[in-house]
Amino acid sequence: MNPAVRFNPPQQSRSQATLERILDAAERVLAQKSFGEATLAEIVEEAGVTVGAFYRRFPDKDALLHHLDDRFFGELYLLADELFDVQRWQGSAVATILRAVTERSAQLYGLRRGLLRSLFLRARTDPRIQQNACRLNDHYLERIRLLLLPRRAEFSHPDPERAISLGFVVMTGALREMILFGEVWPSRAELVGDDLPSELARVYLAYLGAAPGAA
Amino acid sequence: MNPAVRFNPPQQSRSQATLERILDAAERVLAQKSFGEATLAEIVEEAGVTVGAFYRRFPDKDALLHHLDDRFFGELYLLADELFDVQRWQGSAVATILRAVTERSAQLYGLRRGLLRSLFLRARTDPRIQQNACRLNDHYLERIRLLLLPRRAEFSHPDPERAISLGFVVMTGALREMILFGEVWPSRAELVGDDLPSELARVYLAYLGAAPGAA
DNA sequence: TGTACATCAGTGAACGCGCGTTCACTGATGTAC
DNA sequence: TGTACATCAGTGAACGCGCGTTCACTGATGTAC
Repeated sequence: MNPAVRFNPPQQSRSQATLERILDAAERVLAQKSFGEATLAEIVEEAGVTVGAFYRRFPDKDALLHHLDDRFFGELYLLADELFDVQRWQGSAVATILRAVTERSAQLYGLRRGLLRSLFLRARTDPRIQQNACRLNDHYLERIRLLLLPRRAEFSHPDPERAISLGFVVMTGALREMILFGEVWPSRAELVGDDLPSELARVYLAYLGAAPGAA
Repeated sequence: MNPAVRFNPPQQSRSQATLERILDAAERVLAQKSFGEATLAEIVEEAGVTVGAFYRRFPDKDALLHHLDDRFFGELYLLADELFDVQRWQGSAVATILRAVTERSAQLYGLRRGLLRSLFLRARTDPRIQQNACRLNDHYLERIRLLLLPRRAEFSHPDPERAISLGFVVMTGALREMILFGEVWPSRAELVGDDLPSELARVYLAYLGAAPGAA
């Protein structure tokens, strides 16, 4: 079955517009609370429509999150292609690459915090979201391996391939910990600081055992 | 108000026993699902008692998790004192210390996976659990700073204090990512491997810019 | 270019299910004499 | 060491609230002639 069942808006000006209003409203609500906490009534009110309008587009509540999931993950695949493009980084130092990766990731996590939180929390329960996430992570791991493995000579870690993968997981975990779920860390502001990306790049680089690059 | 309101079991042999059966049953159920997903009926059946017995001990469902929270966090404070004891590590290399820290943490995360997951997920919503977690993290950060800061001369990171703190957060994030919520990572087994703790110690050490120590 | 008709979009009150919580009751354990 | 009484432990059917979902209806948009 497809993302959101039923998706041919003929009287576009109306139905397409309300659909987008619902999606935007949902993302706005998810900035404040998780998908489980958010009620349909709430989302629908934020969108300025009624429940009936919602059920004309989606078979049930879950389908809404799945729709946001598909849409967002689509963007993330594109980001991967852009970020790990072998051509783009021809001749660049590993430090430069990783700096760009952490920078962009941190930015993304900050901008889409609510949605990411909700998707992450639901991934434990919802097999479909989990599978999507798993595939996406696989894609990222493959791409970053493809990009960094040819430079393995620069790394002093005994198992460069594993270090590349594990380092990526560590970086991702740190971003989640600090940006998505940072409420549990005291004096978070100082911890994160304004140079979190460069520190995370430093972690990654140091773990690989590569030259730190310019400050 | 206190952890679980009402807590004087006079006919101990009975009430104390059922209390423990409820707590154990809860932890067992939480190994499979989150606290929100788990129903009271389920927990109570697993414990072999009825709802009424539950409400004789606890004012509401949340109080159960708070009770588990307090009990568990008590253990974690003790662990911190043991793990970061300045006396214990007198004359030890930083590599040795961090190795012990990651080893013990990974072990703990594995053993209490269900409870940790549930507490972590609830911390976003429940102010009390969040505050407990925040204080605990603060305690850990203080203790590890106390232990490592005197050895700052061994670190090449320009800001050793921040590196100690951030490194700890990164390590914790990695553990959550891989042990608590690892379902989203493909071929998790290979990623984690049987030497995750030593790899995490390597990450931490490398970030601090300290000598890697013996393999 | 109106008019009749079919189809889609959206409304909102009502339904119903799941699950936390209550409460009148029975049974067990301890205490007084 | 029984007996009477008070208190605590535990039962489980019934309640009720929140929230996702339905459905009979109105209104809007497009199509045929």
